[in-house]
Amino acid sequence: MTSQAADGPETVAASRRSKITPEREREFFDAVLEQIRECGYDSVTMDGVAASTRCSKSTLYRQWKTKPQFVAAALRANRRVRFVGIDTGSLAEDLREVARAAGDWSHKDTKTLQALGQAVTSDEELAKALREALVEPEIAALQDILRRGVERGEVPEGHAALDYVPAMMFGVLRVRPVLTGEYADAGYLVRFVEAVVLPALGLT
Amino acid sequence: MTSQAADGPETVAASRRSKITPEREREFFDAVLEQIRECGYDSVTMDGVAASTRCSKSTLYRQWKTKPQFVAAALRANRRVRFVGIDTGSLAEDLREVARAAGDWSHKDTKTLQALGQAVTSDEELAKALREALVEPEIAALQDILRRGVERGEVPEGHAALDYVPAMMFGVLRVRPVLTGEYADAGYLVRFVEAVVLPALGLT
DNA sequence: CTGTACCGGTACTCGGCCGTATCGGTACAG
DNA sequence: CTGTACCGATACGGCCGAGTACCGGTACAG
Repeated sequence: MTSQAADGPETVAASRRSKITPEREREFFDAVLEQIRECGYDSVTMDGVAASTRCSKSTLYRQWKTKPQFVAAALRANRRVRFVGIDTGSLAEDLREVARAAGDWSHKDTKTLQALGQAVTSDEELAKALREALVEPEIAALQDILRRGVERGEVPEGHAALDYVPAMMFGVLRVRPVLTGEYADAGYLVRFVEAVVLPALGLT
Repeated sequence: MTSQAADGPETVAASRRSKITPEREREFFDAVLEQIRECGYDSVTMDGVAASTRCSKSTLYRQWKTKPQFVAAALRANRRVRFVGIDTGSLAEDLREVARAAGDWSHKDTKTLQALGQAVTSDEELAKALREALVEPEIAALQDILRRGVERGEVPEGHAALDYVPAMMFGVLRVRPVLTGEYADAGYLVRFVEAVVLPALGLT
């Protein structure tokens, strides 16, 4: 048990039924999401994804029955907790940190939401996957941050502006490209927090 | 040049080449925009529009060369000034009035933006028409209202929150359906103005 | 009354994409 | 070495929508 524990580069994959490794699956998911951000849901074709990943359309259809199910699976695999570890002990600083973090990946998520916002009206599973991947985790994390601020007494419980903070943040994030053509970066969002969110919460 | 200007009810149509009256044209535009809001840009077909207006596809293609040009024409015809006549003399009341007005037609415009937000990436003319019809007039009207408030001295010129008011308002408007599934109504928007916008502007 | 020009309807071509079927290659089991 | 099962490639069927062509009806001009 000392010399035979070979955790080298060639990991043993003998137990897998499908020959698609998780890494390979990840390539499929990344490719389809990237193409969706690029051209929109309707313009993305299974042929295109297969070609760009140098796999066969058969391979995709062996794993996922339809295109929306494939995209939904990609969204679920992409789901992860946002704003994780943001807990500075100060609500104002937490919100600035959220703004900085959001500025980093806002391009991708905003594009994805924009591109899929239309498709979800015709596929409930896709809509659920989209909400669970890109909406609910972020809202929940933001509300956790606000809740901790209230518990520390920085903002009075039931403050009128509390309910609107998530909508404000994500609203500004999503609508910026429509208004100016540019995506919201960290600097813009931090200034927004300072100029609007903090004053509205009474944090000067 | 004095008596021959016949502006009676039966307007002389001798000079019109097409037999499509402006009212009829309006029916086409209303139909296509309604179907776009309903099913999305890609799902709308020229056959569908022709059928729902009981005209022929040939008639549509005689007037407009392609589908995106047809939709762009519909958007341009739908362009009108928003928030017109809102000038109560008080910035706070003006903003509440904007919120009330926006609550009325926000459903339609939000749906239109959502449905076309994807299509505009592949057609520049469509993108321009969309901006000029649904974005720029509203932003300009809102900025006029803010400017008048500044000129009256209600808000100091260069106040940090001023730049973010349009993005906030339209952001909340557009993002509400994504977060909760409901469209923002007048009550929600007025409460948002009171809880966030006015405090951020220092209007208590 | 006659001609013209547009409208509505329909049939058609063309291209694209979803999803399926088939076939050769190949990695691994025994 | 042989069999099995999956992968990649390709071809195919079916469907649908953009845009075109044609044809009969009809309103209006002269």
